[in-house]
Amino acid sequence: MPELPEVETIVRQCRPRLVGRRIAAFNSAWPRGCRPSVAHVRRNIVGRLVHAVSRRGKFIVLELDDGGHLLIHLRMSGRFEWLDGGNGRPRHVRAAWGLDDGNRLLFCDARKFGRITYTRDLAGATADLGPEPLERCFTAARLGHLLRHRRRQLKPLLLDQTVIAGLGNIYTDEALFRAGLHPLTRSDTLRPAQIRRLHQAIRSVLRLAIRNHGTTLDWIYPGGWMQRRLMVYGRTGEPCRRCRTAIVALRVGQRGTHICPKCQRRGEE
DNA sequence: TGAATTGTTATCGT
DNA sequence: AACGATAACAATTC
Repeated sequence: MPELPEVETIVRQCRPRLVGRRIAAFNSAWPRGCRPSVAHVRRNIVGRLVHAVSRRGKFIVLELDDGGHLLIHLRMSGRFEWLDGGNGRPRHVRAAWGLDDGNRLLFCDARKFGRITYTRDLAGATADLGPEPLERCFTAARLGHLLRHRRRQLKPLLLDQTVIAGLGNIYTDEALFRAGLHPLTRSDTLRPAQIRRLHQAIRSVLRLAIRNHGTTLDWIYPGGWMQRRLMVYGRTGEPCRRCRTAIVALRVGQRGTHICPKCQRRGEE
C-alpha cells in the first residue's frame, strides 16, 4: 500500500529523529525479513551513525557513517512506529532499532511482506530500479522513450518498478485518469501530446499526494488525507468528479483497476 | 470462510 | 533470446 508519496512522507517524518543518531541496538525475531540475516544486519549497523535518510522508489534508505546502507521496503503493510508510550502497545512488531538518545524505532508489519536489507553497495542493490519520476531528469522525452521502446499495456508498465520507480496501484490509476488514458492502451501507440499529458499527470498527482501526506484508505497507512482527492481509485460506482459517469472497476493483470469509462476511452484521444 | 490485498519473482509462451 | 503475460507467493484482515 505505501507507494512513493507515503514512503516520502515517512522518510520526511523520521529523518529529524534519525539523522545524527547512533544505532545502539538492533533486534528482530523475524529471520525472513532481514537480509542477509538478522545477525549480519546487527553486526554491521550497531555502533554506526545515521548520516542521512532518503528514498529510492519505495525503499527507505538509511545511509550510515561507514558508507553502508540499510534499505527498508514496507511492501503492503509495513510501517514505522516510535516507541513513545503514547500510541499504546504496537502490534506486529518485527524489528526494533535502539538509538543513542534512548528512543526506539519499531518496524511493524502485519503481513510480513516487508524487507530489511543491509548492503555496502547501494548502487548495486538499486540497480534494477527505473528513474525517479519526480527528478528533473524524468522528462516527457524520457517517458516517451520508456513507452515507445516497449509494447505493453500502460497499467502493468507503470506498475513495473524497473521502468519507473515508485508508482503503485493507487497512483497508477490516478495518473491514467488525469491523463485521460485507458489502462489497456498499448504503450507504443501514444501520440506525443498523450505522452506529455501522462508525464504531467504522473508528476502532478505524486506531488499533490506528497503535499497531502499520502493516502489513508484503511488500517495500513495512517495520517494522510490524499484519499479526499482521489478521482478513481476505490470509487467504484461513485460519480466521476469530472463528468458524473459511474466509476468502473476492472481487472488488469490481477490488479484491481479503476477508470471513468467516459474520460478514459481506449484507442484515440 | 474465503476473497481481497501488493510487489516481486519464477515460469510459461511467443 | 528477449520480451511480455501470467501465476505463485508472502500472511493477514474483514
